[in-house]
Amino acid sequence: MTVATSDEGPAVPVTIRDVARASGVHISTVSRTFSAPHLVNPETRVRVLACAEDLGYRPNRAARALITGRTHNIGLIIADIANPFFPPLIKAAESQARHRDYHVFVADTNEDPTAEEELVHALAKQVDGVLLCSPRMSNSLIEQLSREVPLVVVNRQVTGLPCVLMDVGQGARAAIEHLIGLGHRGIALLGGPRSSWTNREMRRAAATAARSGGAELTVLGPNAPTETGGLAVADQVRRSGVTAVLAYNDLMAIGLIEGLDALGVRVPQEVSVVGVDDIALSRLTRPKLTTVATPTGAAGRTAVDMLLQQDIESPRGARGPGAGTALGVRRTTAQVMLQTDLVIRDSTGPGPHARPARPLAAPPGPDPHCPAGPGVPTAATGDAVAS
Amino acid sequence: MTVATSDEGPAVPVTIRDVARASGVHISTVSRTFSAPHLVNPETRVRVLACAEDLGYRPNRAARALITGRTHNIGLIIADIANPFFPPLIKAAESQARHRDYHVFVADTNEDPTAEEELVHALAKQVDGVLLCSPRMSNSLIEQLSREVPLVVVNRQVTGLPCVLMDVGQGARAAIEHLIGLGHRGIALLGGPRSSWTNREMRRAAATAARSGGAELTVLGPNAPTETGGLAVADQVRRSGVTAVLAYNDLMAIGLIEGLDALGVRVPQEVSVVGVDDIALSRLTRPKLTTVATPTGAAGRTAVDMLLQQDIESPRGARGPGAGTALGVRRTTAQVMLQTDLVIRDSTGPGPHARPARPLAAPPGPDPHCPAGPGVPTAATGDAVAS
DNA sequence: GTGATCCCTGCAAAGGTTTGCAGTGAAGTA
DNA sequence: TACTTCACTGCAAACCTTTGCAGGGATCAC
Repeated sequence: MTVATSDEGPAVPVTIRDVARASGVHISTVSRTFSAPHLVNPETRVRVLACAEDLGYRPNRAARALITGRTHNIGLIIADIANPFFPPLIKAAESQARHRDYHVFVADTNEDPTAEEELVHALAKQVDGVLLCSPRMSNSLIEQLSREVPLVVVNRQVTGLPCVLMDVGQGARAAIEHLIGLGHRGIALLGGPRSSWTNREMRRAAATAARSGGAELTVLGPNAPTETGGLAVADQVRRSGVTAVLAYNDLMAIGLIEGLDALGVRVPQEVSVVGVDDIALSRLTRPKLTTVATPTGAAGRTAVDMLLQQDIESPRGARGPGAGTALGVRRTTAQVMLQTDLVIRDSTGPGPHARPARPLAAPPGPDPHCPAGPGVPTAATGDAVAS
Repeated sequence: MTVATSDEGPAVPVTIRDVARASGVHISTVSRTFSAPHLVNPETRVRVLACAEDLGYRPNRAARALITGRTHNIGLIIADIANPFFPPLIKAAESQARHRDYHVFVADTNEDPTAEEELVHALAKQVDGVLLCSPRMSNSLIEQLSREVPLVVVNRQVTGLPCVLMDVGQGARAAIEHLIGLGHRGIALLGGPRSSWTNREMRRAAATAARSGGAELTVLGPNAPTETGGLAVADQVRRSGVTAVLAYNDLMAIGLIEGLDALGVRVPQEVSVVGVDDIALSRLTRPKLTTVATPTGAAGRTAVDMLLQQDIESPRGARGPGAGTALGVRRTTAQVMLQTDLVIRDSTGPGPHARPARPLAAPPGPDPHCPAGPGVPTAATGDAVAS
């Protein structure tokens, strides 16, 4: 009673039943051959495997998901896949997931909070958990959605939820201190999206660092976190009279440099620019970008680990007796903060208050502190941090 | 007999049955309310919808997929998500798919043919079709895999399968003619991955164009299609003595420029460089890159359309009576070729055989403005092609 | 009043897999 | 020999939804 098909067309779906018939065992034995091999006689096992191989059998994940309640998929919601900040994170997450026999479902929201919410809903039933990267929606909405599907949040702090954070506060501080050490006193911060946690953190840290370093911080923004966003504020930056700029991210910094160039303002001779992220591109533009390196790969891996760990504790869809007790208790709510690193390249240079080069600190000018050497507090590694 | 859970934990999965009970109808009516609303009384419908909304019901796609044989997902297999060429394609595909109520499952193969095959297998049962972008595996393997799941191939020609191609042959020709028009006679082609269709097409077209233009073409490669790949051949390019280079893609071109710079070779004064793709980055490097713009967004949209069209013809998993007749016949095998466009920017300049400046002839020097550019065979649009 | 038509709804099977339980036969123990 | 243990396998329910079929009223025409 097999359906007549030529070799040309799409293969007739071969099910566990076909394998069972071919190898002369019950379907449950075939099932066990795949999901609990130790329970089946080695002899039977090889025969079943041979038949399965022969027929080209592959388990139907939808059916499996239906009964186990676990899809072995995870969702990855990204603010903007075209932002080079994300691909390394995605790659790392995918690779980590693959090691655990999970697949990753990537979706892009175009920085749109509504699309984010919609995507979480849509994904909820076909994944075991969702990684929310740089979300733009409100904390309360995130909390609410987390009741629908296990969530791990990246680049956002949400109390009660597992989060992977990058210490951009520390990074911004290091950047500001670096600029102050170079003699800059008027510094601008190019803000990113209003609803970005990173944006708020940077702003706070930069303000503190500027104040304690005796510099004045001008906040410009919010801006789109893209080259265009940076390009658009170039004129504003020039008119503001600042001599140094810390941008929300590398793309914006690069766009700004481009825009300043068009206005005849040279970087770093007239204005110093620092970015954040250390995307590959930042090594390729002229001048090469000084930037705060963020450990994107590590973030992706960590996020997957946290999600899977949480998942294992409480299998979804569990309803049988006893499920109620395990349900809703063991939520991992760990928050991981990853280090950032200031990488000094060519887009920052001495400011108007730079002291002339001198071997040992003899504090001249209006800047009587800074004991030993330039006030660069952070290790300026030559490359991005690894893990 | 409801499981006791606090409001805190993950929500108890609410099924069609719960909605049925709450609204006092049979589950089939609830089902129809969602999948065939016109079949149910408006009054009933609103009541059911209200209950569903109230309980937070969302259809279980796994169960639906099990019976309909359609997951409403499509897979998107990408050679390297970190290559800026792909994100616009992904975005376009996602958006197009979303309009048709499909989700996109993105996976990255790291340019590894084995990973590609594995991913197709893994995806086969949980998507309705797969988009294979710039595959690195063999044609015969692709054909074989296409029997397992509907496939649309992008950037590769496979007879018998629907393909979306970009006319890189035309692009390479235009680039070579542009270089010859500038007075270059020794031109290098930086090859990409050996198994790349694009690579072969470019090579063939470039060779023909060079021959008929009286230039000599040196092929260097294969190389990795990345900045690193370009960086690594810089020395080879210098020693080869050519004055112009056509690179496999923009990343490689940018890496090459970087490498030449490090060797003290100036672009475009000493060597002209042309890339392919017109990634956003190519507008931001110095010098701005002359490149062959490829319509990536259009490719993504077209590919999704072709896949869905093919899908609609033959629902997968169909087994009932009559399925055999419809199965395996109506495979769309259309092949779409999309236009490319040469975009002239600052990385190409006059070669050693350039004619001296003349009022109405070829403009020499880095002077970019010329109304009706002679010597420039292709329309030099200022921006990427739209659609 | 009878029959036909139509709209709406319920019934039940089906889809592919997992898994608790029970059954089988062989080996080991007393 | 009788009993226990053990390894393996079969049985059947369950997961959640869709869908062909049939039933139940109501409406309408004759």
